[in-house]
Amino acid sequence: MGVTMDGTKQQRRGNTRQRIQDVALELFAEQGYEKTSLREIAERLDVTKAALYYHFKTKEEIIVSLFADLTKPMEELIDWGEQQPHTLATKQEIVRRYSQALVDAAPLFRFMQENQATVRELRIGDSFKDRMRGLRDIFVDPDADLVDQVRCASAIFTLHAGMFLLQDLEGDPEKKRAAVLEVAVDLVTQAHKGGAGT
Amino acid sequence: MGVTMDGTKQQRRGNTRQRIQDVALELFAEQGYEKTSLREIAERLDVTKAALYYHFKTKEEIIVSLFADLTKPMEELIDWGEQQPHTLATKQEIVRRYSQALVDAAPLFRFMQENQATVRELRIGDSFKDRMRGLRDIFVDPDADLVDQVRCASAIFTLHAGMFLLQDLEGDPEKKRAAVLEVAVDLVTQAHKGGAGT
Amino acid sequence: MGVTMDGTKQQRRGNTRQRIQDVALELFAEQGYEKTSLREIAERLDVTKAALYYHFKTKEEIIVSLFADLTKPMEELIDWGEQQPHTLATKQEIVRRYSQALVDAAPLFRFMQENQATVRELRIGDSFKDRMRGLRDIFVDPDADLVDQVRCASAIFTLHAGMFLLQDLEGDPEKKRAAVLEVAVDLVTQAHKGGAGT
Amino acid sequence: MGVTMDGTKQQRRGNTRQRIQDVALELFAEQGYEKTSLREIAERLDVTKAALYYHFKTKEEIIVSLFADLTKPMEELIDWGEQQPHTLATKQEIVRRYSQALVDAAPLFRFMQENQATVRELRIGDSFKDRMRGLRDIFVDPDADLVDQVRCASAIFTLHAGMFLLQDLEGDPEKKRAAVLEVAVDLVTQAHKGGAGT
DNA sequence: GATGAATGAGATTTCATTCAT
DNA sequence: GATGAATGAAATCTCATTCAT
Repeated sequence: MGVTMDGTKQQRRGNTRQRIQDVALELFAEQGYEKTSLREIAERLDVTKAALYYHFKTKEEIIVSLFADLTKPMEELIDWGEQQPHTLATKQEIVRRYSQALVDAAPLFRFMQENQATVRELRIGDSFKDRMRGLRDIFVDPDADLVDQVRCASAIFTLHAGMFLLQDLEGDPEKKRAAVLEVAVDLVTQAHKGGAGT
Repeated sequence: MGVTMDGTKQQRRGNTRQRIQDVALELFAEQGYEKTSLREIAERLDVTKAALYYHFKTKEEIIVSLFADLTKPMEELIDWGEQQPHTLATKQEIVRRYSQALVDAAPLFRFMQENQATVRELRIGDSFKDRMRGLRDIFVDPDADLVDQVRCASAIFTLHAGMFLLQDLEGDPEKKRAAVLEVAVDLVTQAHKGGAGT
Repeated sequence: MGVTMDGTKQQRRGNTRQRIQDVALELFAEQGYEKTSLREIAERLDVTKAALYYHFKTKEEIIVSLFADLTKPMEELIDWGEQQPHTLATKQEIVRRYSQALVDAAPLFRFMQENQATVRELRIGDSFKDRMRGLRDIFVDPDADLVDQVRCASAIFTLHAGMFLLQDLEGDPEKKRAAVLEVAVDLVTQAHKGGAGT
Repeated sequence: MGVTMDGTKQQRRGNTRQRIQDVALELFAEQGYEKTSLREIAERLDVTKAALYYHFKTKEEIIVSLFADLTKPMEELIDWGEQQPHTLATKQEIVRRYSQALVDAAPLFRFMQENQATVRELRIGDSFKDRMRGLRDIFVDPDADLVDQVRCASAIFTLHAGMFLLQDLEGDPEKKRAAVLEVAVDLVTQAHKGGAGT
């Protein structure tokens, strides 16, 4: 369609790229990457498939671009964290900020969480692993007790999982987020108290 | 002609059915369900695609059968748990046994963890949700502090995530499993001590 | 369609592969390889595109298989020639036999002649080059006069070109072939007489 | 705005048109016409596809224009030849001059030689055939012996083929060209001596 | 218990072309 | 003289599935 007859869809000019990203992420998160066809994305946007290829060279490039755009704040946070001393205070601060960054990029992370097999095959898999390794190196002290190492790893994981861990649970989302954050901070703090957990 | 009529003794002879399941699970876990084609499975087994259709009516039936077969122990555990009083001791026992059941069915859970988007679309999604809900209802006391609720949920989650959470970490797998178990038991125990967590 | 209603097209069973090759070669020769789509081939055979892919893994495999099948006699001739002494008599004999082999595989060679750019990109390009090099090494004596070397190369070339060189010329095809053969034999013979040609 | 109205001075300024032709011919010769996309041409020139359409109405027009520009000397040669008496001397002279014209337009002819299937479908096919017919009518005497007719045709063909016939052969290109020319002149001369070749 | 042959639907991708700016 | 955005058509290829044997 898209015939200029009524002027209803002319105001989107120059933002097609953005709109593709938005719709794509929505569908990828909902149905998975493989199950989402470019036809579907194009139809929702009322453009042709070829239009998608004008903006992105391949299907993979769409998800890669989403990843790059949405994880920039985290990348910056990790870069920052690497330059700070790895004290408990730093870690707590990172947990807090990371929690917020996760919320901001929630749909992307929901997608990644739920499509790990796919992510692994795509190029973003490696970028993500690098990022996670950076985070782990800040949090996990390799000389610490193994249980405490797990605590720290679990803290990060709880944050990641938190978003959708609580979907079934009733209650105010903001409160749930706060609860998740508290558990994560707790885990990090306990780990720092020195393995007294056992 | 050895056609199964009652379902009790598939393994009897002509173990092709079993071999299909094995290879399928391996590939599904590795590459994802959508990315794994029946052609690939057939080729690995050195049979034709049509042979798969002799044993399973559809592709989905393969994964459904795997799920049914491999989660039976958990189903039984949850059934058992539902009939026990929901005391701390019961929960700790379930955590321990569940941890073992997870290890036994690790590849399936790795698959499910990494292909949630796919799982959701398939029939096993619902069966799994039912199972998880059963588990949650045993663990999570809806009247407890929200933070403690998160602790309990996080305990189960830590178990599930544990398997691959620690893949990067060096160390004896048995010890790592023990560490994961300890963190999970800890979380459940803390939750029971009454929200004073920190 | 192919619906079994009348029984008119059931007698082709087991020869689909051959029929694909036949139609493909016809169309490749007529329109070129790139311009011939699998849709076109399938439609002519009244099967689906997917049926082609049952018999050949890729479009390229169709042409590769044609090449392999149709040039086998030549390959054998060259193998034979390599084991003979490279005398004038041998060369004349090869020219004669090669001429016949070319006639037998005429459509393929017409295709190759007219689609060299394509052939170069495909795997058959190299096989063909190897074959031609074998032939040249039999015919062309590297120590001979350059003009005589060209004569020998031109002999082979005249054979190859002969088929369609004379399409415009009127006259009995058999006679034309004989004339081409004579010119080729002539060139080879002159070359052997020792460059006195001019 | 410098738009060509008469066609005489394309090279004047804003030489994009020329550059398009150059790159296009290079790619057409290398990969074939069908395999060469306008995107590829545009990318090499660092302009957009749309820019090509400013200079040429269609893809075909690019090759048509190349043909027209590069074969003009031959056209003139043939026109000249038609007005001369068809003596041996004339023919030898034409062979010599034609040989030079071929060298000047080598890439185009390499392209045409190697993409005959494509050329046949395009408009240039007919123009070329007309030109070749003109040449043949000068060279081939329809009343002569068939073998001599083939000799004359083969002479022209040897010239055409010569360019790439000798690519594999080592040696000074200039010498190779001379050798090709000698064989061609030879063939024409023999034909005129009256079938004595046999 | 399995194969050989085929299908229908649909996927990703590419291309020549257009047109307003 | 050229670009940015888009399109319609088509291409190659893959997949789950069917069915007669």
